[in-house]
Amino acid sequence: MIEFQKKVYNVVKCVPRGRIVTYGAVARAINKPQAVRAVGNALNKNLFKSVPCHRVIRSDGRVGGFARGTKEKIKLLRREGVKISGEKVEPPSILKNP
DNA sequence: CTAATGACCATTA
DNA sequence: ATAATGGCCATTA
Repeated sequence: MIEFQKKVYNVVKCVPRGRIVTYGAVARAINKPQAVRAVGNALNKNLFKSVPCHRVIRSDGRVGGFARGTKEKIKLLRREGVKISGEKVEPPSILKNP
């Protein structure tokens, strides 16, 4: 396990149910605001059930990618009460500063 | 070692 | 509103 992944997972692990954060927010939280893509790469390889990587979305409001498919990601979010229209999530759900 | 890749982002047209 | 562009960084080939 790489140090970078550890930091990313530790942050995402703390995102509660029904709450969502952006990739950029995670990047800032680990004090590497530029490493946005790298965060996505790290989450792509995540296996742990303890880290809810489906609650991480893009800054433009779209849900973004998911290892098991975007459709599945949307399902999981809906299951938590997050409203999604098409590929976008409703603004009130988005929190850029967790 | 270098080069390519990607669950991104902000800017520009 | 959409599309293209350049940049960023960790990982992988």
